[in-house]
Amino acid sequence: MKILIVEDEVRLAEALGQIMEEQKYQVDIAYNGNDGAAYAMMDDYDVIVLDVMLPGKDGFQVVRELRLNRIQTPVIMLTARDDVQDKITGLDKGADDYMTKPFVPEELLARIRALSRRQGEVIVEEVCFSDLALNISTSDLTCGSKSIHLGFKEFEILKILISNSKAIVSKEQLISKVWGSDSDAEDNNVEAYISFLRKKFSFLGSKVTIGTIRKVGYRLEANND
Amino acid sequence: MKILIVEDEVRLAEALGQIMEEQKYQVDIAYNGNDGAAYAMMDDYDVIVLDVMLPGKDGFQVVRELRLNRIQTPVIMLTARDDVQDKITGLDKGADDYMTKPFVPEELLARIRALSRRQGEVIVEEVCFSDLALNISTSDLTCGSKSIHLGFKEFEILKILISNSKAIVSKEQLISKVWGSDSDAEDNNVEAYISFLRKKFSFLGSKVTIGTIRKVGYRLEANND
DNA sequence: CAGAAAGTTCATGAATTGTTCATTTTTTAT
DNA sequence: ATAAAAAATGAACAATTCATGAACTTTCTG
Repeated sequence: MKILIVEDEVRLAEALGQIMEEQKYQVDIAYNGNDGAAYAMMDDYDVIVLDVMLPGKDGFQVVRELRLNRIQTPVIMLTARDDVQDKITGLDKGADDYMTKPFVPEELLARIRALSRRQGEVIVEEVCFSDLALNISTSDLTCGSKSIHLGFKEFEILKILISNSKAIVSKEQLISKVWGSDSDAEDNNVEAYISFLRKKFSFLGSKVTIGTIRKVGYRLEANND
Repeated sequence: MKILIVEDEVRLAEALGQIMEEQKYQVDIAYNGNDGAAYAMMDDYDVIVLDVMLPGKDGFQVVRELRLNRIQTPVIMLTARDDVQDKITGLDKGADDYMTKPFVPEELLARIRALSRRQGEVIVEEVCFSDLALNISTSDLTCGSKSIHLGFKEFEILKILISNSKAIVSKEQLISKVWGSDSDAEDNNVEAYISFLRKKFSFLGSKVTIGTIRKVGYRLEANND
């Protein structure tokens, strides 16, 4: 997920950039309209966050230029003016969404998600533990350059282990969360999947292991050699 | 999302239950501390809402009991007393959040959401005596830099000895709590485990010993040399 | 419908934990 | 001091708990 921020207020631009990087988005920043347009044409972004009032070309001009060059990247316009006319102008010229400043970053993130979803693109959201990254949308588990797909049960179990990585998760908990609280799955089912996961960890060459605490449960461990 | 409400005021309990069911939460209600603890141990809840003043065990006792039994479900304590000391006590004993009555239901819902989001943060619950620390979740016993794992029976026995460290614990008590009140285990079983524990204490280099009071029972002792 | 992927079950073996018993040690009463 | 009772302990044995490969079933997908 690659995002371009075009915003001349350096503070705001960098703050937004940081917030997005925390969401594992890849971020570029341009500080004026000309650079913004140039970046947008050179690279293929998933979303562009575009201020209206900019030195050089203003936001409207930038959008117009992009659309004229058949660049259909979704654009979210930012403006300080709480002006309906602006909004209409922006949308007419090809912007996809619109936010008035000031705003809470979460709202911007939500709109970015919404826009990129509309594109049919999937946001790559990952859950990590040590050298492992579990892709929430594809269920792929990655370690370094290797990657392997996890089945649904494997995925659910690993997700639970990661999100409780400091605690010990009992087989009962896993059964009730993965198979359903009224399931009659047996402990051996969990054991089988733990075994599958271990095999995949070692295939990936990860330093993560699944520790067994007898009569209690399992826990992820990062082994530093 | 499964929630347990432990509250003796029937009106309040049922009102809360209804509000939560409107949020599509699955709700169980217990009207006293003993039932509350029992429910919490039988089922796997996402959050427990626990009144402090309860018939039977009070809220603090319930939390403590849960934590000693490796149940780490987040707990929100309710109290009528707007007393800072209560709050400190509650949080010390393993509660995760705290509300003073009266409150608006929305706030409780917000806190429930916050707590259930805050997964993975885990109370590393330890029970200590002198230079020994017994990790409740892993059953590991630590003294200084050394650590050793305890089997289930060893763990249970030591836990009881530590939490009754001022009293003398009889073999009968240990048998009924560790083996079950209707068990036919013999005194020698207890003796065997006491022996194992002593061996482990000395392996760890602890200054704690298990004192024998002939015909009465055992007691932990911290020997200062 | 065929083939693949995911999920389940079973059987076996390994590792840990639990139990028992015989023997030794310690304590207490005489 | 000695015998009897109680407790401690080592070692053999039993039971439980896990790990895992393999066979089998179900579910998906084209």
